[in-house]
Amino acid sequence: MNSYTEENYLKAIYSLIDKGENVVSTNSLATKINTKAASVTDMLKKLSDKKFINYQKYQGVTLTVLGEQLALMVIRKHRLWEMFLVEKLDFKWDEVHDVAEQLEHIHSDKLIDQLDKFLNFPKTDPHGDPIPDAKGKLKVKKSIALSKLKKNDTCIMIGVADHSSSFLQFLDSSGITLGVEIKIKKIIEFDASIQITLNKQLPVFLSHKVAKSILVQPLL
Amino acid sequence: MNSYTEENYLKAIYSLIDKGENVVSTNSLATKINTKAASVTDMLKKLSDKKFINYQKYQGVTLTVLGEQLALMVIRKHRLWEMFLVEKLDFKWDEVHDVAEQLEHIHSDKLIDQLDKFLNFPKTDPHGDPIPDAKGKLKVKKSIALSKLKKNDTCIMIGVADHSSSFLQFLDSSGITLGVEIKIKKIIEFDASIQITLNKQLPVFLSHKVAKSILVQPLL
DNA sequence: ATTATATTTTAGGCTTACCTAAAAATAAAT
DNA sequence: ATTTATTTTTAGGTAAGCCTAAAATATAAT
Repeated sequence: MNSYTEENYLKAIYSLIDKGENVVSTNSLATKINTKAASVTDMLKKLSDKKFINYQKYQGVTLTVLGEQLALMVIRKHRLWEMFLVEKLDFKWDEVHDVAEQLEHIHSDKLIDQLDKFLNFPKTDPHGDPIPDAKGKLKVKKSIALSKLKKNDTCIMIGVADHSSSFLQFLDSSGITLGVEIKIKKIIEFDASIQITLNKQLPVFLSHKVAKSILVQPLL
Repeated sequence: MNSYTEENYLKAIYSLIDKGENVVSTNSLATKINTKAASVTDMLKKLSDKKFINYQKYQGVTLTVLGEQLALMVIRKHRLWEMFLVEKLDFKWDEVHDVAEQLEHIHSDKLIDQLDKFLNFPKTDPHGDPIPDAKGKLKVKKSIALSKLKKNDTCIMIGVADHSSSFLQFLDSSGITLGVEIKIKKIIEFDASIQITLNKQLPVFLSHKVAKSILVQPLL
């Protein structure tokens, strides 16, 4: 059995690779996990012994097939629990993270498969992130940042690139939720801020910083 | 915050006191928790420092009000999760224990209160054991062992004194579930085994050992 | 190419929760 | 009342996962 801590390292490595690093450095892991580089090195040796990562001194790490599979199972659990919290226990999307961080480490195949079924096999979590299936297969919907669109483009909001509660709360208060149709009405060249409408109605102004963290699927 | 391990010690002490010990000995705790007496002594010092237990060397322990409160919260979580597993995820009553042992240590007040609400504030868990409320108040239904009844007595099955899967599975296969009406048809003096009917119909034979572990509420 | 800077690893320590073996205290038996 | 047996505690050690400080390696800058 793998410890709570090992699972968190695997998940962190997965996430850093997912965010674009082709090899994960000791330091970026240390930052991500909130520990010191020396502690990371200790753990990397252990994970390497267990064949969860490819690791050579000073060269950074990648996940082995086995390690990736484990990471995906933790992510599956995390996202299913988030879905449970929002759908069944009335949590808001900015409140689920900390609890899901704990729940993702509960060990029981039956538990997670039944939970999946109970939730009706959701494809994504409350933030629009895809949920790996029982075999660890993950269907990534392709999306682009809202900030990349041109004037008069329309799109559907399908996810976020920033999961902080403050950002999520801001989106809530602006009426920007998964599934709304967004149309770009105006782009201010000066600061790249934009003016949009939600569902062909409500006009909203967004800074470039915000627009970069809203993921959408263009229409047509 | 209290560790997983501390919570398990408190729960174990509570349970041993509940089962009749007015003071819990180091050895009985060691047996219960599956560790060695020396390890227990270590932990007792820590729990005592934290004011969770009353402890004097060689004199055994009891819970302080604070310690009992914490124990009750863990028990509340355990039993609510068991209820969730059975009611929502189709677990059987003999399958829930191990998973609930993990889930009971998730820290989140909102989580547990919402879960309670989601389950409609259940009074008992799937084995008939009472669930402490949000304040830690516990309503104990008084019950007696089926083995104490006389011929022709009738009663309602409301709990078990043995939580092992093998016993629970046996009850299942015999049709003995929470809420069935049991009538004592015959008591065999020789070995104290009994013959009963379930819901005025199905006749069943039970050994004394089994009858001792079935908790009931006499009718009239 | 060498020096300076940044990153990573090693070395040695700490805490939690466990262990065994030996000592101390309590309880039981004569 | 002593001796014997049992229980409990102390003493000293281990593994996991963290730490700081120093050494080794890699990267960047002249």
